[in-house]
Amino acid sequence: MYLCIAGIPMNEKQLTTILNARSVKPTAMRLLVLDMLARQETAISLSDLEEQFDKVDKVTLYRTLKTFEQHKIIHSIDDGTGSAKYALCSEGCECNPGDLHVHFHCQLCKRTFCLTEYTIPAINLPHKFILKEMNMVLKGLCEDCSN
Amino acid sequence: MYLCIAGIPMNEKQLTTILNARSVKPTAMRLLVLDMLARQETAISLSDLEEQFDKVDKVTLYRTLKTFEQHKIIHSIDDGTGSAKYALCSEGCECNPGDLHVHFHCQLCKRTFCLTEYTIPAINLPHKFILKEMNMVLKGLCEDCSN
DNA sequence: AAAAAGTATGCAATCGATTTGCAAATTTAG
DNA sequence: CTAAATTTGCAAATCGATTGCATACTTTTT
Repeated sequence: MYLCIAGIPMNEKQLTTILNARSVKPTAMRLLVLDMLARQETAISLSDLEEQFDKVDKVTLYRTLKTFEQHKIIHSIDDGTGSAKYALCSEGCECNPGDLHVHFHCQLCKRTFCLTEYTIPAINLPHKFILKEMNMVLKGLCEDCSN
Repeated sequence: MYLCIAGIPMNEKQLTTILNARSVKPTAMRLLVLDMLARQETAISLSDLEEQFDKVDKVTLYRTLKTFEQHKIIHSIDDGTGSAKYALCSEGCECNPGDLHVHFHCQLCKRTFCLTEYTIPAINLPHKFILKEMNMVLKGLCEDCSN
């Protein structure tokens, strides 16, 4: 319930629609990558993604993710582990500060969750500090690991 | 006012006291590094620190920072730039979630500020999620760069 | 339909931050 | 003072992110 749009496999038509809506040409490679992203329950890294394919070039995956990110198909999450994680944006997301949500990284199973329902609380910055972006990551144990 | 204890040069006695209080042996190298850290107005990276010395071994600095961090003399900040920043902890800091504050990274001058007065707002996590640590970084323009 | 132009992909290689191994130097303990 | 433990310095490995360039694929134009 509190996750990003994730773990929801889509058919080719749906995938193509998403790419078209964001003006990204639906190549075979991109459809494959988008399909894989849609199947994820949690945000994944480039290396995680690579492992889920039999044989793909990591740089191609890297560039595909970059393209997706630039076109707001996915957002990247810096969970502090040293490797960026990626997750699908919700429809119409513009990745503005208001669209941002909290992320949770489980220190045991190493998964990173998008807590979509949890928006980042506003902070009144000191005078003359101008806010453009923000990142809030909580760490600890997830529901599956807290027993 | 809202910064970490920073930009406050200390004498050797004070520096030694800090190290002793945290059970870190006050070697010459460590006193030099701690002294340099106390002079900083903002959090700095390993490379920043290296540049401020005429000639030091980066790995030694790295290990010194690690030791300081383990003993809670400094805290590390992941501001999302790819290089960790470090800043002195306040006296008695235990780096618990309650001690944590917000950090601000200026996208123009690249400095990272400890907003000590700004504690991270509490988030009620979903059931069974256990919070251990958190990180909140705001990005934008600092007071000197917002004109 | 063929040529030209633009875009995407694959592979090699680089880059920067971090981390480890090991020997030499320094400090502490007996 | 000597032995043991700790710290320091230098070389090298690791790892994620990124670039260069040649090849393959698409789209456009003639």
